Amino acid sequence: MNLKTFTYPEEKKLKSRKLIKQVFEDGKTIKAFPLLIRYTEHEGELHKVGVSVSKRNFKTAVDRNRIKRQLREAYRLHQQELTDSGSKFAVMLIYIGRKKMPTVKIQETLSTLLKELK
RNA sequence: AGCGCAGGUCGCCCUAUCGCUGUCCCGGGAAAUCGGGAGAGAGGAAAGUCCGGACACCAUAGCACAACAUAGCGGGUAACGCCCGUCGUCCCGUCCCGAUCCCGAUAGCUAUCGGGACUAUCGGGACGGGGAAGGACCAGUGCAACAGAAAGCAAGUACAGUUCGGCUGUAGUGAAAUCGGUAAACUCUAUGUGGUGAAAUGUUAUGUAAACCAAGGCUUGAGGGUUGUGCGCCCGAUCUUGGAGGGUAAACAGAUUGAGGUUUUUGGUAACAAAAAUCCUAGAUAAAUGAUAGGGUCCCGAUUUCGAUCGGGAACAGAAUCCGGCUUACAGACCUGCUUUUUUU
RNA sequence: UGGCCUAUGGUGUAACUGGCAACACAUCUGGUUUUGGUCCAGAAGAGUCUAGGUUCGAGCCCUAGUAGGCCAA
Repeated sequence: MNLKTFTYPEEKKLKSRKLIKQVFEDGKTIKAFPLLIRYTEHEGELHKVGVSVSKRNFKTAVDRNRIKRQLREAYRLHQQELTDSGSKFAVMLIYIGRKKMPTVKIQETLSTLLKELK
């Protein structure tokens, strides 16, 4: 088993303002509480993934950072479930819950969502 | 030893596996970069953005007005609205004394003396523990509900005194009643503040990009130069309107070595300053500093054979140019000083 | 990162230079009507976002906070 598939370096992050705008304007949506995923195809070499947590639901920066880190970690461990399909995606993971969740649960829901994604 | 008050210090730890962001070293490669290793990686408030600076640009920064801030006195500081010391005032706290209270005695029907109680109220004093504000209503303007004769160019009740004068005192209303009160009312005095804000600013790369086309405007001055107004100063066609229209949300510097930390000595009541030695301690940018497992520590609840077992939880909170403060949030632990209570000597 | 504004009954707004917090809608009760609405009469509901301070007295003035909103890019 190749350990390299568990990395999440700079190149796999969704950072281009243009691409993000595209994802939100004409991307598709799937959701399973407490996550919502917007995604679209793009012409890069790699999948691009970003995370987002609303300030309205979590007031302190500590809570928001914690959830963003949980989301990144979950994607890092389950990203190979996305690599099977041919085309590359730009994906935004959005946390829509109002309460904090244990990491295991977030990983499970993300895993099922990633398998649905086409 | 316990309780309380004040001040200060710290603010979860260890191991393993898998990741993230810089730095350094080794090897491969022409280079982009790839592989391996070492070491570093949030706070006391990083927060609120309430003050003061550094730094950059705008006339190397000007004048007047306006506006804003501060306010005993002395000191500290780069500076401050911050800190230290000190003065008088007020409030709270602690202690003491006297009166009101109770008991007894003596004279006598109200006083004196002695003792008790320490709860409440009132008056006075001491301690210096804690807190608060601290220029000027003899410059001018304004304000004062209800009550009261009257709330400030005046008017004037009752009683008493009287040098017989609308002179003095007392009463009555009220927070305040005749050299009054009020400036966290305007204002005056003294002192200080130029504006903007790292998304400042500079360099590089790509691009035709302060670009291109049309009309207007021309040194007799349009327009601009980051201030609320006026003046002054500087630039001098860089302007205005319309049309068409490419691209980027880039990299580096600013930017992490600084009014820096620690220890010692000296000066000073102290804040703090000086000298010597020693240390290097985040630098991200859709924004790193984490996740999981196990163990420990502490707290809460239940059970209990009082040894422990089980379950739950880990305060407030996340750097964004950098410093000095202030304010606000905060589980728990430790240290120092003082008051008081109990035990022992 | 920097700057600015607002908060008053359930809702929307008033309150002059500091002096008994007012109005409309909504709510409740009664009347009118066969009933409902309309209409008429009456009642209840706040102590002004929170905590301090100045003052005889604070919605208003000062200080600190909380919540919400807006602007610059």
